[in-house]
Amino acid sequence: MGRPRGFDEAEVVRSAAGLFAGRVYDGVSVDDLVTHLGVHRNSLYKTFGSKRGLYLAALRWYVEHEIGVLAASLRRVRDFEEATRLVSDAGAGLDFLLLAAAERAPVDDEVAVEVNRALDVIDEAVGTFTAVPQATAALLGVRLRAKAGADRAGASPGSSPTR
Amino acid sequence: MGRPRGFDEAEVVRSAAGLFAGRVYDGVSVDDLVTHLGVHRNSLYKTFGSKRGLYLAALRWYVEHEIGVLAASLRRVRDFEEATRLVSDAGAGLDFLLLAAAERAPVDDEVAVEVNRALDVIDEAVGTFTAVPQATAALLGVRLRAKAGADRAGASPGSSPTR
DNA sequence: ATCAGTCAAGAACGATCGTTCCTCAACGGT
DNA sequence: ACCGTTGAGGAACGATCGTTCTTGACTGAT
Repeated sequence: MGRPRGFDEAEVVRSAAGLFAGRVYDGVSVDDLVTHLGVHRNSLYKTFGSKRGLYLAALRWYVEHEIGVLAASLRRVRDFEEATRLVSDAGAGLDFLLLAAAERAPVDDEVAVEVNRALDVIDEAVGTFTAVPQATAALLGVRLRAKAGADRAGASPGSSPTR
Repeated sequence: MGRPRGFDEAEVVRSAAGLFAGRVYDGVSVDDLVTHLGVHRNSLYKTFGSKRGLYLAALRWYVEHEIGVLAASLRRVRDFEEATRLVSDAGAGLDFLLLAAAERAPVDDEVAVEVNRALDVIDEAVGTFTAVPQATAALLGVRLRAKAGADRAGASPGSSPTR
């Protein structure tokens, strides 16, 4: 009954994770989501309730499906140098989501819960040299984000925004 | 000539750095600045030109005055464990500014410049075990921000914001 | 004492945000 | 073939954002 939806919900969540990983939460507008995800405004609110709902869905999907993979790799790592290289090589785009989520955690309890879940998984994975993996993940954020201003190709040509 | 200003510009910049370290750039409204800094809207725009002008002033002050101190301490550090403890003990509030700035760097060239300046200073300071200090700094951001949701005492009682 | 120049206080503006509403087209079950 | 339900499309709303403007009080140099 009714017209079938023209998008795959799981794929939308995954794409949303990519978008939210690239900018801060407030930096992604609903118009951005509608444009880049191919889902219409109405369907977005019907399916996820709100922008925050979609964000939480994306974050939870990320923590559930990606952090585990990262943790498994980290389990086989021996020193800091190697851990750094590992996280660096892993999907450079998506792993920013943890950093971006951490930035939002202070003002959103449910986000804080997910971030802590991710940190717990990573902690459990690396055991002995505790602080390293979060550090590497976060380090990559700072490093790569810092030089992203130059790279960002066709996205936004000019910078130094007025806003 | 004219009424003397009722605030100390340097102190305002320093306080602003503290505010911008606590939340993302977009998370700090001009009303917040006016309220917490004791500077009136008009004076703020007269002195700093814009919200972004004040932010850049605060970020530059931070990079110029605080990163050097941090780098000097890191110069005397021997291993990762010690570096982590060091950055952890250092002014827990202000050091978030680098992480927050990194988050903004992709969309603001001048911010990216300052972040890279800071990273260069830190790189130069630690020399041999390169990646460590940025990692520790960033690590603290993720860790502490994640649990900040619980701590944040009188600020915002409820969370899970509608916005 | 006067006056130019700044600060203080707050109203007001346009833009943009997240969200809702309305209308029409597209499909599945009977 | 028809009807009920859902998605697509887009206009519209209230709130909030950064910024500007208006008005009046205060101060230091002439």
